[in-house]
Amino acid sequence: MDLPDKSSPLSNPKPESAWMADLNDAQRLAVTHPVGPLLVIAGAGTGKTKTLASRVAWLIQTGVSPERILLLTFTRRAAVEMISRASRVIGDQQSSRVWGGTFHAVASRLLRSHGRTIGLDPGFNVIDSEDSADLMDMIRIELGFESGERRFPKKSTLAAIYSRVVSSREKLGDVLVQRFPWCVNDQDAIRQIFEAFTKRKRQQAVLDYDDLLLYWHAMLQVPEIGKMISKQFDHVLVDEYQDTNPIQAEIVFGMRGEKSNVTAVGDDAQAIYSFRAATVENMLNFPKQFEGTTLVRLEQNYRSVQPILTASNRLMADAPHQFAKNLFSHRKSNQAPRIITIQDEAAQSGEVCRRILQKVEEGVSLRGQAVLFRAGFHSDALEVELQRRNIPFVKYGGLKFVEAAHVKDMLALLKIIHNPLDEMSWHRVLNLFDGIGPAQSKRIIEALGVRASEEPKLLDESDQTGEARVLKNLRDCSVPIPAVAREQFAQLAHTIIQCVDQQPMPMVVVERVRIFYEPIFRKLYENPDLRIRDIEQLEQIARSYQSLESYVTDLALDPPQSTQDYADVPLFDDDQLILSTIHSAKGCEWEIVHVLHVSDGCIPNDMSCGSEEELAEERRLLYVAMTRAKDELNLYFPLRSYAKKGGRSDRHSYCQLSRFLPPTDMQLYERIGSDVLKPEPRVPIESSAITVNVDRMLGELWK
DNA sequence: AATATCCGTATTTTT
DNA sequence: TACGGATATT
Repeated sequence: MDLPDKSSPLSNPKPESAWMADLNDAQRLAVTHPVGPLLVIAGAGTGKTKTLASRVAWLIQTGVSPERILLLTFTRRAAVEMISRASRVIGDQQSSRVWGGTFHAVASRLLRSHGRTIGLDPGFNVIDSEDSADLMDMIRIELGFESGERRFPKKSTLAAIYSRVVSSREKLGDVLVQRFPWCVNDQDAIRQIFEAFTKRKRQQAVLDYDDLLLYWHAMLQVPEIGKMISKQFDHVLVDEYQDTNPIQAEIVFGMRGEKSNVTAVGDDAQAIYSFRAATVENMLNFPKQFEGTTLVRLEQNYRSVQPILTASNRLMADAPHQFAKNLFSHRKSNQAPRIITIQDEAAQSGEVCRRILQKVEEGVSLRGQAVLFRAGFHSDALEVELQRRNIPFVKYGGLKFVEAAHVKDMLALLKIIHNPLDEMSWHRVLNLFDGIGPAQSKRIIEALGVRASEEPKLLDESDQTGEARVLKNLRDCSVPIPAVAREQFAQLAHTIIQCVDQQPMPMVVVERVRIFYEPIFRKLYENPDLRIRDIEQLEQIARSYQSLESYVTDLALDPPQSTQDYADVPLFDDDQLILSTIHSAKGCEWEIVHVLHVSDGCIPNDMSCGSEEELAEERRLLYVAMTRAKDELNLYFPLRSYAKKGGRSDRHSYCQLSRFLPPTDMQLYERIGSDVLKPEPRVPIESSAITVNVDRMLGELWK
């Protein structure tokens, strides 16, 4: 599929190895760029992964040692893929020594080894956004900012503001004015909460996602430390640069080293993470920020057939385009992308299944097809239909494995063993016991000494007191526990102490924790037998880890993307259809792509029509979805959609085709199905057999 | 005074 | 489904 471009003369360095003949001129320029900053504008499907992987291989072949290469990617999957691809190119395993991973994963690695230099306990726990918001809320209550009559921002809002401030590097005041105008009056309170919040996290040795970047950034700001860390690397490569936020850009800048050997790769047309404060400005400013930047454009698309590309280009033509691109493909096809109109969501599910099975008949595997959608729940109806028809599938994005309550319980238990100062984990765990609610748990946490020290913990070697204090209190059972929970609590204390003292392998720790947790779990949840599988999976995952620290960190930073990522039983049928949110589909490609709910309200999403900026991003989202397709693209448009799930019975609304597909563009598509709305079939009430039966049953009751 | 329980409601995207 | 809010129960 990746045809070498033979059309242009060799103006580049000559291929030094056979594998380099596989690259086109632009790709080769990027791969063999010798020294200094490099910005690669890589349109969709132009071989971005191949180029980055080849560059890693080329660097290693020209003598750069792998462990001095830092490869920052958007997901762990992307890092793994690029590194293994580089290995294949050079034919040995050297590249596995490359430092690859997400910004957050690399941050945690660097902070574990250098964090002490800025007073951070290297044994910190990483907490997820939910725990972070809960902690924020607790502090809000402690400080007495009640959400009672004086309407105060909710915890999720507070967390969002904090995250925005950290990631965008803007002042609190500016963020409030621009993004949260209804909270402007509470600025002073918010500042107090943030200060306490930061301090508390430091005391407990916990870092949230934003802190990982914040502390990495902070280390780089200290000249000696920054120098020491950046000197560790000769080359920094960053993937998906359009989706980095200002703090990440500053981190990259701080890591650049003496020669500014920074390679950034991205596509401004695929920027879809502005809700996380990502900004294309990073890409636009790159040449200004890094003096002497070489710019390379990859414009030949190897993925999609021309009709799909034409439609996608058309979609973006109306959007303000900062980096001009002209994507073209040599792959011909007579099939235009389809817009398939159906009556409602049920019809959509049926139609998607029918078309998928038809393609399977023609020899396309299920794995070669994907169904994409804007929001996780958009596939609910389809999932039911797939199950009914016995079509196996995996779903990416949406609700994740680690977000399930019982998995979070297990993780909280494990995190206490790793870091007994983690207050939020204690809260979660203590609330599991009978007779212990928020108030009791707060008292117990205080009695345990989880947060006795008032001054921030500035560590040096001798400072083990916090952790030792808690463990001692656990050993002595010197904590007042309500009688109903006493026995169970003793059991918990025993499990924790045993694991801390003996430091067994993660697998053993998880097993012991499960043995403790299982009876609680069985009492707490409705269908334990179904949920127990998730807990078995946790044990399974632990098998491949050497330390509890890396296990809990990885689960926080790279949670399994789908429930089946770590499936222990090899699936009987390993050919599975892919369901994915558009966000999670980034960087992927399939022979055939089905996009659900291409209607106004879904794409663009109703919640994102507030500003031109947001709308532009929704447009790019559709662009990303469409450009995932290699051979065939089907866009589904249900005429009728139910207003609210679980809302009053059959309330529904009539949809319009997405505004991004205007009538003027329709010649680029094949339209299937009628736009005419059929009247809903009505069951005449009088003649309904059910009604008659109900009346008779009721009649029986009165007798 | 604290915990347990029930009900209505509102659900984007993710490290 | 999961949360907040209100009420019932210990």
